Amino acid sequence: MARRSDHTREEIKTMAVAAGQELIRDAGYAGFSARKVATAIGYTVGTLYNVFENHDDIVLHINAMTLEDLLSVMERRFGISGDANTDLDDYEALKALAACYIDYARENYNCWSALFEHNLAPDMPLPDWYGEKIGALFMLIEARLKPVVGEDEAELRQTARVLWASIHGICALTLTNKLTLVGVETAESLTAALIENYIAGLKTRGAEL
Amino acid sequence: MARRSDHTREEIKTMAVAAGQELIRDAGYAGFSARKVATAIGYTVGTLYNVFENHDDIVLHINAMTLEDLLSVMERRFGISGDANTDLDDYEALKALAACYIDYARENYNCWSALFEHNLAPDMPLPDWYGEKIGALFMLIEARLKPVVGEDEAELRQTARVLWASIHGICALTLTNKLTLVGVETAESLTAALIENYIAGLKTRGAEL
DNA sequence: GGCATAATTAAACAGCGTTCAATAAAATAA
DNA sequence: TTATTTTATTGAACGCTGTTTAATTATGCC
Repeated sequence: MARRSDHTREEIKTMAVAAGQELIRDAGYAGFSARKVATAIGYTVGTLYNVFENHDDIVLHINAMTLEDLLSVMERRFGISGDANTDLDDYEALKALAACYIDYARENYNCWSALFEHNLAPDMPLPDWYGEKIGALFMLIEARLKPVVGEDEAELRQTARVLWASIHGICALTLTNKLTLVGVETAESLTAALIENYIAGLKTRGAEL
Repeated sequence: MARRSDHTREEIKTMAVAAGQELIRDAGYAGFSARKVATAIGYTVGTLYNVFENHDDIVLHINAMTLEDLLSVMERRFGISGDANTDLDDYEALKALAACYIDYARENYNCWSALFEHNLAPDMPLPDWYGEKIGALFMLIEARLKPVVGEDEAELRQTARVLWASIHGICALTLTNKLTLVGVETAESLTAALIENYIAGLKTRGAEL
């Protein structure tokens, strides 16, 4: 058996999350189990329950890692020093942002899908450290929206959330075949239409005030 | 035991779906199991597998029933003879439509949530009869969008899908606490903002062409 | 009545999340 | 160094899951 000091609690956590993410990547959220994770890292399931609270806790940490990965991919392209900062107008930048998300969801379908297939009981709020990972993603959008919306904090917040949730909705329903698309419709073309009209509306209504 | 001719196959199917929906309503998708359904209708799990293909098949039929219920609720308010047809302008009608969906999701959280917690394997397409239930929902939106978009079939299709998916995205992320909302932000206020800007954009851009 | 057909069941299988007593190893005290 | 306390790890158990299958039971037909 694994000896007591082979790994610290933190090391086991890290190993488990990495193995769990690989498992989900290969077999989907449905193919994931604590026992498989334990076997993959050379421990038994009891050790996992010594280190994690329960099944939800494990999945939450795996999903958080996926969120971090998504964030790092998007930051590379759209962060402060990203290469999409200079030459794109507002529309194109936001469309590229949406396309980047859709791309990630497609390329990492199982991990991305686990983000939403797993839900805590309705009365159990998401832990704060998890919410912060989500918040970090919104900052990217808000930065991109500032030229359009202006500096108003509350409006920026709201606009980013509306836009992002909408993009996600299109992505989610498209990839799970729940939009009954036909012909040339794709997640990208739909988000492009969303952004064009939504931003046009923002500018028009902003000008009216 | 239940005798052979107590119920036809079709009756058992109906009973199972009803019992399954009740189960999901009370205990959530995670609390659902074929054995519990079988017990609830006075049969054993083997009989269920005689009548349904597998677990996915059962859930799909339960979810289809939820879609039908959602459709009937929305048709009562927004269908051809619904009472929201006369006195509302385009914006208000669409906002009410979104609010109706959000309401349904909140009031029937477990059933609504099961619609998206359950996913077939990525290579298994949704059966046609299921897609048709979704399509019926879109017709409602398209009818509401016609005054704004015009008669162009393709544009109507696309606009309805963009708008609906966006509303769903806002609803889904809000109800699962993944939007990190603060203060006065609600699913309703966000969808209202979406619709106002999106429709304003549609009108502006429509006028420009 | 007897026979074929099909519905229903009980039991089995491997796997699941979760718990817990027993054990082994490390840390500490003597 | 040895004895004792602490704790990491295990294996086995519990009741549950989806799914399959052989045996049983009820029906329709001749």
